[in-house]
Amino acid sequence: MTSSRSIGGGAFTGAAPIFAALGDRTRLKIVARLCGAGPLSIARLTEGGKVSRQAVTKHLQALERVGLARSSRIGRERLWELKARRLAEARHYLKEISTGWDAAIDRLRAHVELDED
Amino acid sequence: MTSSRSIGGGAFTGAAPIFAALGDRTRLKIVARLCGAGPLSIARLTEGGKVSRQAVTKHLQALERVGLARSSRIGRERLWELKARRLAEARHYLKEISTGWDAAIDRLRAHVELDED
DNA sequence: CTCATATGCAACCCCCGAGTTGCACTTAAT
DNA sequence: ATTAAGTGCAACTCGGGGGTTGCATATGAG
Repeated sequence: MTSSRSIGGGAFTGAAPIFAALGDRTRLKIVARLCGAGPLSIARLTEGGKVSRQAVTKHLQALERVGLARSSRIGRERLWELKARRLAEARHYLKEISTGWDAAIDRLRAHVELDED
Repeated sequence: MTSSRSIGGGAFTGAAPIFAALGDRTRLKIVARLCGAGPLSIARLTEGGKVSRQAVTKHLQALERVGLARSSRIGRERLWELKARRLAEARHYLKEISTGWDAAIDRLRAHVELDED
């Protein structure tokens, strides 16, 4: 219920943290992997990547801070998964913002007319 | 033509710089203002905000680096505007990623079933 | 010409993000 | 009981991001 048609205002800037969380290659890869597979342990997420396990852990915690991921210890390993709730929320933000951009894009295209861009 | 169904892979991480560029409140506000109005001078963009003119300039240059904005000097002022091309590209990224999330969200929801989240 | 505007440049500051390494600890496995 | 796997913690390095201030410069206004 928070916000709806707030693009032109400035209140939607709350999405900044989410963008920031996605503004890193390593993190984006992790999100992608968690998107494709079920809950994964830190060790699994570290495999393949080129950063240390600690780095991966930090990224996961970063995602947790913005509410995009959660974890739970099972035996000796900690399993991480994305949070549907927040993910849907983020998806909503993206959609809303890109919708706002549509108008801007049209306006810009009209403004430059024949010009390249 | 670059990428299309690349969510599950890892090549789409090229979107990271764009997310990073949007991962800052101040910059997000600037983008919003440029979205709503036509080309604006640095002075205009500085009005209202709480950061110095130099800060605004730096943010604009940051947006320029990722190709989201461009500028041109007119008389004694420099007018900034968003680049429709890149903006549309970013919009595409957002759409694609959020589409990829849809599947993940469904899977997550199914996985936790009755659970909260 | 003179003054106020709108910027550009450069030097600095402070803090945090990304990544690493070393060591301790807990929990399978054998 | 031993060993190996999977983490957690803490200390540290490096570099760049976000902001600021001061000064120089170009240009519209009177």
